[in-house]
Amino acid sequence: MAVTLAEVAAACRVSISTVSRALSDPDKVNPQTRARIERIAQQLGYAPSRAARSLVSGRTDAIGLLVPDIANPFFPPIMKSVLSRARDKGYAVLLADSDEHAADESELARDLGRQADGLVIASPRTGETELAELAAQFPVVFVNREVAKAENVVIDETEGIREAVEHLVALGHRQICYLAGPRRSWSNQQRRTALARACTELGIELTELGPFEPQIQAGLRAADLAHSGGATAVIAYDDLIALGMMARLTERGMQAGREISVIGIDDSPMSAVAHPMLTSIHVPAAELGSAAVDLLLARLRSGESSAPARTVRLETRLVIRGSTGPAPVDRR
Amino acid sequence: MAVTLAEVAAACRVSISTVSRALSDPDKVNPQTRARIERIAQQLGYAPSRAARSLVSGRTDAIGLLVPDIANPFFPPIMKSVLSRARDKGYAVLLADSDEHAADESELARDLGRQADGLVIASPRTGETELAELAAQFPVVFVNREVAKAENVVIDETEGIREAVEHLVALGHRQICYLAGPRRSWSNQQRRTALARACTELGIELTELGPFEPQIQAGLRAADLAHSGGATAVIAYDDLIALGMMARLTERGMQAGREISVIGIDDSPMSAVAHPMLTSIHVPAAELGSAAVDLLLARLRSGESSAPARTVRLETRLVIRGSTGPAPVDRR
DNA sequence: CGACTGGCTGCTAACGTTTGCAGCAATAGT
DNA sequence: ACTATTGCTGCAAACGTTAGCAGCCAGTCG
Repeated sequence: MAVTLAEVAAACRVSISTVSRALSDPDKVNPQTRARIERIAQQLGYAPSRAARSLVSGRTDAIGLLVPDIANPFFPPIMKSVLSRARDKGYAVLLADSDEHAADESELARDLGRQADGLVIASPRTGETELAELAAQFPVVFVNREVAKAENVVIDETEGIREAVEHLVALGHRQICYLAGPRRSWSNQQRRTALARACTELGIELTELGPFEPQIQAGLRAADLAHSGGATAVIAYDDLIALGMMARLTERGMQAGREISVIGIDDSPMSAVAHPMLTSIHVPAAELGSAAVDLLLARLRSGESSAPARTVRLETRLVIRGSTGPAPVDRR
Repeated sequence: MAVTLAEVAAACRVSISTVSRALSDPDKVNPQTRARIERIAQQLGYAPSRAARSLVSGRTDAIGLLVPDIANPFFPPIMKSVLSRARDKGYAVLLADSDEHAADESELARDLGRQADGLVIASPRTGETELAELAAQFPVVFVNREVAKAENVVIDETEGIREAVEHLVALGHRQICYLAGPRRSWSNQQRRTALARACTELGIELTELGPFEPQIQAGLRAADLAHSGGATAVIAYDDLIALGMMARLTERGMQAGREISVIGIDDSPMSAVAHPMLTSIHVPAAELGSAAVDLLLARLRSGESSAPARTVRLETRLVIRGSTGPAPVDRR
């Protein structure tokens, strides 16, 4: 079906090797014949067989991308930048979605790893040792997660969270409620401790509700809990929970930024649909993705080993919109 | 690095072919030796080389998935079902995102097609002839788009749209405004004509605004246009436009379901974040994806040709929530 | 004028599988 | 007791590519 090197060679009346060289190592072949070969290959519609090439080179020119939930709006921007960066570098992308099911992730990753040169893994929930095993087996870059002795691209929330707390303090809030994410989630732990630190430093009280799944539904539940608990300001584990919370508040006749101030984390594009628009801690999603790909490809080029396991740390900042406002006097 | 058939064979003191058969065609080998081989292969951690297998079989056990925009919440549910169905059937998924850039789609698809056994393509904008060429070159199933002589999985909006119009009529609306999607979008055309038909049949007036990009931003713009145009009820090309419109209405102190009734199409999960929740025409996203995979794999099994190019048509229905309400008396 | 160099090309092995064919026991059939 | 048959195993070719090695011709230098 597909046209092979042999057919091109026959049409050009040269050997297979010459055609191969003409197309993949042009300097080694006479300019004239090279031109002829290129022309004929072109008009015969020759395309090298990936499989054959893989077999001899040992590479697949593909990377695997594993995310916990495509439907979580946090991920698509990351995926998009992974896709475009990979494509720029000549790599295809194999996708897998673990459906927030940590138990399957290891197996999914292993399957992916078998068909790709390396992996980009966003896995908030899986255990550190399990991930370390993966990293020992394949070239892996972890996104939004720091695994010891592996390459990571992580978000440093401290600055954004500090700004958020300062912002709330400036608005007169004296107590902040954290709507926690999944207990085993790495970034939940990060955010939690960053928040705790910021709060003690600024001398205000921190409470916590949850854990909540990173889904809108959970946010609805969180809203009622937070309200009945008398909170005046909440910082949610992520935008989904924050958005769900706002939706529920509105439904109950309240408004974020008045009765309760709400801050999300991720600054996903969805924050614009809410009213008022969601104050959120912006994370540079596109950079997350492209940095991960760059790190991975560098690793691949550097011959698999030696490289001293870097961690890239990306800054966050607070984006103030309408969902935060002065602390209400009556409820303080 | 990786362990090969040859190494397993050596360890078992049998020939390579026997190992190969023991693992992929178990009936043809003595149960005892088979057991031994399986055990040893297992403990050596043998995994067949995809590349070598591909080379001889001509298959890659992967399918390509091309979508116009991962960040559009319409697609993730479809992608999820494609992923899980493909995985169930033993196929990996290669992903590409055209960024709503129709011009690149053909090339992206061709690249994908070269590395996969078949393609699932969601391409609203690209020209019919271009897609037909693709379908002639690779096994392709189109999602949410009907291409002649090719396999398609499409949404039949007529029922859902008819229900939507009836719903609005029942609420006293006498005029409906359609917030059009991209002019060249296939589903926009479908929705437009289905709407026109429903409106004439039910004897109410139809106007149109747009075109709008399927993005929240466009919805904000649409809101102001629709409001100043005096519309009492709009049906948007998709949920994103509808949600953007609602956000803008709220911002301007109005509420969907009172001053203006808003209906979206897609019923994406995001409809729950809006207040009031968005009345929308539900499309069975999961079925779209799995049907596409099933169709594609059937096609692959059936030996590439002969099969009489089916089109699977999925029904839609209206899901009524809070964004639709009685027509306001003062503005009718 | 002979040897050497260097540019170009072809032969061949190798990558790891699958698979048709042949060999070879042991069993069954006559 | 001899052939047919069956059940299992091994050999070798093939898939399409890359790359090391050797060969060849022309040109250059001594």
